[in-house]
Amino acid sequence: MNKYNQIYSDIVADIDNQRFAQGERIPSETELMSQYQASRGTVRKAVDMLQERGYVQKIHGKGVYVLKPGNIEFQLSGIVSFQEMNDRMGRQVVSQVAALEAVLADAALARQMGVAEATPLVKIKRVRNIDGENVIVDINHFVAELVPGLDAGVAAGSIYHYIEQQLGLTISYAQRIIEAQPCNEDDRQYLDLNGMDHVIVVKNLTHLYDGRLFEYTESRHRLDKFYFTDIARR
Amino acid sequence: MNKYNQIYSDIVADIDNQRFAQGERIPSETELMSQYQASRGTVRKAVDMLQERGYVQKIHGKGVYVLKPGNIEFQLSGIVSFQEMNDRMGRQVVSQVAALEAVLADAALARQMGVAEATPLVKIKRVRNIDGENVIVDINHFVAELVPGLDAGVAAGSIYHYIEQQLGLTISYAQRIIEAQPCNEDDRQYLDLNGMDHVIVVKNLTHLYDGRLFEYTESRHRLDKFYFTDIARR
DNA sequence: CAGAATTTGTACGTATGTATG
DNA sequence: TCATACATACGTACAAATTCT
Repeated sequence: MNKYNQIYSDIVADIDNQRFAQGERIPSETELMSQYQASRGTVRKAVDMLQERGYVQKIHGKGVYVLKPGNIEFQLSGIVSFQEMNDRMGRQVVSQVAALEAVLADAALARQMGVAEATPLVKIKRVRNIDGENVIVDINHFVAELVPGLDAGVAAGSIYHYIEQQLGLTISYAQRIIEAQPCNEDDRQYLDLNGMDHVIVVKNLTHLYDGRLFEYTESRHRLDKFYFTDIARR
Repeated sequence: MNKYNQIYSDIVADIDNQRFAQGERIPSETELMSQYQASRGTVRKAVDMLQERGYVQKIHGKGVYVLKPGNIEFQLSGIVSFQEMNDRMGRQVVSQVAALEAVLADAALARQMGVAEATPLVKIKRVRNIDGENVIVDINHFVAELVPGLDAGVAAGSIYHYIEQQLGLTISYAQRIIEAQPCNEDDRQYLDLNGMDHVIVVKNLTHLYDGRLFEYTESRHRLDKFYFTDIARR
């Protein structure tokens, strides 16, 4: 591992385990330099990462202060797969593959994804059951060319894990859109709506490290089960 | 202005004006160094900022590529005030101050804000009218001690502008929570709900540069007028 | 209040490693 | 194989904000 990543993850662990408590200062740059036998630039890079990800707040002339650690764990900043999120939150979750088919991008989808019409896609619908209720429908559209061997067996587990570990692709960024929509047929068919007539839709355009678009996903959440948090910086 | 900020904002302008088009490479680090007579570290800092904010994607060994510029303008990453956002989007917007009063934090509010019970607050309700319909209610709770002179006149304009320019405070980060809630009395009173029975609530805990909590805000959006986008990185 | 010490911010420079074409 | 371009890591100097003496 990198030196700055080592420093970063050590401090994250210290914060999560409350060895550095909320409101406390972490060691100064000088101290970290000698602890890790690292240069100032390397230490600063690690601390900058901590600040970007909401762990700390740097104050000129004073030091680096730990923010609330509790929030971090429930945070969705960064790209986190459904499985990773629920592992962290420890909920009773069952995913069921409702459909898996090869399709060609129609006009609307091609526009939204920024690919040519009739591009071969793998379309997967999965229903997420949390604590006994069907509350999320995920509809993935993968660019077929980029995900060979994506079958029902893989879809039943973590697709992201398959893509990164098995195929060796690097996922780098996603544009994310959150909005509300009236329920459609899929929602009524798959979700326990309890009379609610809207869902919250999270759209994800996920890209590989080299910039190629790799999937378009819609996550359709029942209103009362949707929760999103992050940290914004000015 | 800083050197790296200068480089950063020059390139942002070039991207926004399509002088660097989507998918194109921006000048390499070496070229930027000679253009700006800057060191490698300075140039890299500017480009890192571009990537953090979703303008570009760096690829090892190839170059730095411009992502879709159009999305950036409608982006809510970072802390953006209502007024700033609508200035950028060019919508017909009217804000009306529905209430402004001094209150003391009750138990629920004190817990949510992490302040002592009975802390003096300034509570402001504002209704946002977009294209002729009342679609958002903003309910701000400012820590009274930190915002002297915050009256109806100020509230009618941009409160953020007042706080940063007049009071000289630096806003640095906010924890943001997005969820859906059933409509409450405020929603029914102030919004044109058209029969919708839920709203999307954006909660903001905004902090100053020195880490002090400074306001808690609830923005209650009519479902069909809510839209949020950002870029997530893994 | 002045000055020293500490701490983060900006900027420069160099060397070497790794990925791409 | 070689050139180009980004990644990591080292080092230095001075500026600016805060705190301590």
